[in-house]
Amino acid sequence: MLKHQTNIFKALSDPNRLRIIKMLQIKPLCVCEITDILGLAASTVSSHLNILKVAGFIEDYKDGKWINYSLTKNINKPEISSLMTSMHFILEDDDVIKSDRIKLGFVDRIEICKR
Amino acid sequence: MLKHQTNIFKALSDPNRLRIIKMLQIKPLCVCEITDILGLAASTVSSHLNILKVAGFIEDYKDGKWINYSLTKNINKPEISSLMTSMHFILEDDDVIKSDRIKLGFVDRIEICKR
DNA sequence: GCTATATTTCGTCAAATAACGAAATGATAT
DNA sequence: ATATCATTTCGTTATTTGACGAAATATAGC
Repeated sequence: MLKHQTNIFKALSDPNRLRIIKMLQIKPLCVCEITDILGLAASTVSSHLNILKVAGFIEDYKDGKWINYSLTKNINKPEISSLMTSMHFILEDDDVIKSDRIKLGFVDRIEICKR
Repeated sequence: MLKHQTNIFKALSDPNRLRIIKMLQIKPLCVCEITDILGLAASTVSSHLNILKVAGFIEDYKDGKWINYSLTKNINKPEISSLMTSMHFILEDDDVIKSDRIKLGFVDRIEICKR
C-alpha cells in the first residue's frame, strides 16, 4: 500500500507527465498529438501515459484508428481525486504549460500522422 | 517553474519521505528519532529531510542539542498547502504508517543517542 | 578550551528512471 | 485478405536516485 501511494506521487514527479495532465485538463488527446506537442519519441510518450494510467490519473478509449487519453472520469480513489483537484491549482501560469495549451488549439491528428 | 513543481512531487515520491511526513503529522521529531524508527543511516535520513525542507513541506528549529523537524507552520505556497491537506487523507490506514506512529509513543531521544 | 555527541557533507555504489530507435502488435478501412 | 499506420513492447544507454560509512561540522555542557 505504501508502495502504491508512492507510485501515485512518482507518476506526478516527471515534468513531461505534468505537461500531459495539464493538457488533458483542456481536452482528450491521442498519443500522436501529445507526442507532437512534447517533442518526444512515441515510445517514450506511450510509457509516460501508461504510468499515469496505472496510477489512476488517466484512462483511454478508442476513437477510429486513434486511442484517446483523457483524465479519469469517475475516480473511485479519494487520494487520486484529491490530487486531481490540487492539479487544477498547480502550474496554471507556467510558460511551458501555457504554450502547450496554445498549441493544443492547432494540433491536427490527421496532419501529424501523415509525417 | 515546471522544474520546481516537479521537485515538489519528487519530494513525495519516496516511501521513506512519506513515512517522515506521516510521523511529523503527529508531532515534531529530531533526526535521531526519525532515524531510529525508519532504520536507515543518519546521513540518509538527513538527505531525505533536506529534500522535504527544500520542497517546503517541513522546517527545522533547534532544541538543546537536537534539531527538531516539523511540518511547515505557515505555508505561503498554495500548491504545498493543497498537497499537505491531501496528505491528511493519504495512508491513514497503512500498516507501516500505523506501526511507525505507535513506535512514536515510545521513542526516547536520550536513550537512542546513547547507543 | 575540551569532550561528547547530534547532524550534515562527501564519495561511492547499486538500482531505478527516462530517453531512443527498431521491431512487434493491433485494428481500420480499403 | 491485406495494406496502412497508430500505438506498444523491447533492448540499450545515460542520468538520477537512494543507500551507506567515514569524515567534517557544530554545539552543549563541563
